[in-house]
Amino acid sequence: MDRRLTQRGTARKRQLMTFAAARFAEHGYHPTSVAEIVKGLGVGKGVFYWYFSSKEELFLEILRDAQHDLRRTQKAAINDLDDPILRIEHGIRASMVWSAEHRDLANLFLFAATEERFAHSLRKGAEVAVADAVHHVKDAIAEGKMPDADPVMLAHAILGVTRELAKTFIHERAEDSEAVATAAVEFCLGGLLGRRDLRGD
Amino acid sequence: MDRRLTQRGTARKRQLMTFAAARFAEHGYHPTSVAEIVKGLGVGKGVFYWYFSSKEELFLEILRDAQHDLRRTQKAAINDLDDPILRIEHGIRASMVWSAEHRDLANLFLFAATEERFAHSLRKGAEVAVADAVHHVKDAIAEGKMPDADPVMLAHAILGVTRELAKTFIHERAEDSEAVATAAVEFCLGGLLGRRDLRGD
Amino acid sequence: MDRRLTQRGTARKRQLMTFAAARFAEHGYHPTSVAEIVKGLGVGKGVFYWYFSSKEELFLEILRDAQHDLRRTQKAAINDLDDPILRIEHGIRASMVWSAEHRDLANLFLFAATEERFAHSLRKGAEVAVADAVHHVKDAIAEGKMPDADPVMLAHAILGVTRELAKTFIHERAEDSEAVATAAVEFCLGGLLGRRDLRGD
Amino acid sequence: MDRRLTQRGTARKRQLMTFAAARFAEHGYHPTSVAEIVKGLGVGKGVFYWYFSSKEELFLEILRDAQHDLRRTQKAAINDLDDPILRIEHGIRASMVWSAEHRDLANLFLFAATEERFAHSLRKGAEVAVADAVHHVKDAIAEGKMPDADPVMLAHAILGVTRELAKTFIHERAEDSEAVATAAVEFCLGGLLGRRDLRGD
DNA sequence: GATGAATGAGTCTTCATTCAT
DNA sequence: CATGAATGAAGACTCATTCAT
Repeated sequence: MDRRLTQRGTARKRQLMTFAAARFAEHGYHPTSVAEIVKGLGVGKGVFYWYFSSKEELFLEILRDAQHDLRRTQKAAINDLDDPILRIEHGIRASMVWSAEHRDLANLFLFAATEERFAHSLRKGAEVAVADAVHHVKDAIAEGKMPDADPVMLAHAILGVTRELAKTFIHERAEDSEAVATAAVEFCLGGLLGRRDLRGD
Repeated sequence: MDRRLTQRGTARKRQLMTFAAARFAEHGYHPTSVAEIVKGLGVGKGVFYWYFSSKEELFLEILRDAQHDLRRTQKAAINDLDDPILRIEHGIRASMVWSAEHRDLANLFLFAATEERFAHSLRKGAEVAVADAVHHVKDAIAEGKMPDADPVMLAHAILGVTRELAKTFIHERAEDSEAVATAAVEFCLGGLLGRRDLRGD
Repeated sequence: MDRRLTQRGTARKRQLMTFAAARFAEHGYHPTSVAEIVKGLGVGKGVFYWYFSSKEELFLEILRDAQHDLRRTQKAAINDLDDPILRIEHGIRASMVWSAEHRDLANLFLFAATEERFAHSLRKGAEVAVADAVHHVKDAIAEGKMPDADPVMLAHAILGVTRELAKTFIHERAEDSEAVATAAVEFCLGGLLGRRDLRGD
Repeated sequence: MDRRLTQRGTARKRQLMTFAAARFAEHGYHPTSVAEIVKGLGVGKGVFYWYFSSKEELFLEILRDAQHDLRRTQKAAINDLDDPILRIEHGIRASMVWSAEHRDLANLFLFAATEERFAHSLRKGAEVAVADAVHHVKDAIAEGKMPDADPVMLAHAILGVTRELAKTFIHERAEDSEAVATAAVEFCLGGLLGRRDLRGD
């Protein structure tokens, strides 16, 4: 299924992926039939199988694409920042903004985690993102800007905060993503830098 | 489908729910057929429809049960603690331990979030748990033990950290749940209490 | 797909096999759809898959059954005959009669030979029948009733004559199977016993 | 679909027929798709439908061609032989050699017999070949070289022996076609000339 | 209470064929 | 002549659900 596509073909394929992603996010992967997808686009069923060898493959491709895109966004946001803590902050903010702009895809990540055949692909992508965060954390620790702790655990904690806040406040309640991002950053930096005893002073 | 069940009936029903939950968690809700469930238990299809009006109902019932159980566990862990921060800490630890002991159910929560008909039920349960955490946070703020911030946001941040660490380190990597819980508590308290500038000294 | 069947179940299964065999013989294996089969029997599609795991499996089962039946018939015909030549003659006659009574099945043998996945099963069955004939031929040669020649080749020659005459004169032209059998026997015995030069006298 | 073809066109068409015949013989007519054929030749689908109006037509054309070729070969082998028995012998040998060189096509004959729409064309071709053999047999009988018997029946018996031995020993077991042909001739002449009682002498 | 045969709408997928480019 | 995207009817198979026994 590695077809060399014409310009029109590429557009068609993207169209299918976008539409399908929206449906999958809305009704779920299984409840969305291939028939529904092609009908929604007003094309014949054959079109689908011209571009994808199966429904599963389509989903996997959407997943891969989304992960690449998210990562690209994060990279661009961090780019040339020297301070590891600043890199973490900008990474969180970038994730949040991306999540706000792609609620469909964020939702698919959720589902992908629930079936092994998709979880595999998901984990591979997540590992890259985590490795990135781990890198920043290690730098910060090395530079004495952060108390010593398991960087992998910290990286996942950041991920957890970011995802949960994005899901609840951005996707479900449509709050301002900047504000949510700021809250996430605040919380995470607190978690990373260690607690300050309020009463102890 | 509100049958008065004999003792044997109740056991049967629980057996069905446990087995189904395991399958749902392992292969996913949709890929698991009713036939597979009853065959796995060595009973006829009639049994299934004697206790549940549909597959969907079964899932919903598992979900409700799991949420009740988790909540009961958390309540018991917090019980008679006076310090709100201590209550939060024990709540996190209790969640982690529960999650370690019920990875199946934790997995189902994930899936339930991806289809609206289940997400509804899920949210209702989550709201209760969040309301609880919000309550503790508010207390802590009121008692001057925590800087002022949006308690709902903080509660969700805690939830995010707990879930992500449980999923990654307990379910996927089978690490010691006590240690993971401690890391989660550390991170969350840091996030709640506010950042301490290491270099600012 | 190894179900223990009730009496009714066994009848159903046989009904499906008989009907399918007729359709396969009439229109061919591929052009006959499962839908056509179940519709012809006035049952739902599920019934088919309750008894057979696939269309291919059904065909294979029909094939196996037919081969067993043919073989049983041949065995019964030969039974307690001492003379190997007589055994061959009766074997040919039995095949011919069976073929006349089961033109459907005879036709399926033809098709089965054209696709590897079926040909395998077919060859296994044919080998048994051939082995039988080879045995008789060897006996005849040993007893000096037949000139020495490759018994396997002779056995196949007999098979070829029998099949071709059955197909052409019994199936296509509906001639009397006794008469055709006699012609086959005459030809084969001639072939086996060696030529008699008419002019050589 | 009666196009006047350029030289290149004729070559293309032959290429399609040869390749398709090989695939049909290997995997069967139905399991072989038009897409597979054109892809195997590295051409577009348009090419196929430029030369053939349908897949069925292609098969029919392959069939007709094969029958003509076989017949031409037989004719050439018999050519100017006076003795009808010799003509039969050479006919058998020619069939065997042709069969060895065209196992693909021989296989297609088998399949063609299993579906009515192809069987028709097949029978027409077979009738010609049989008529030929019948002619020789009648001659032999008339010349007193062969005992009187139904010539049509005898012709088919010869056909059966030839096909079966070719299929089993040449196609499946790749034995020497000359040797197999000799065995076929021996058996058939025996069958034609009548049995010689070994013990009776 | 329990069984398992039966239903049939619905799923994914294939493929012969057409046609704009 | 040739390409390859597009069509859509049709196919094999699944599965939640029902019901006679």
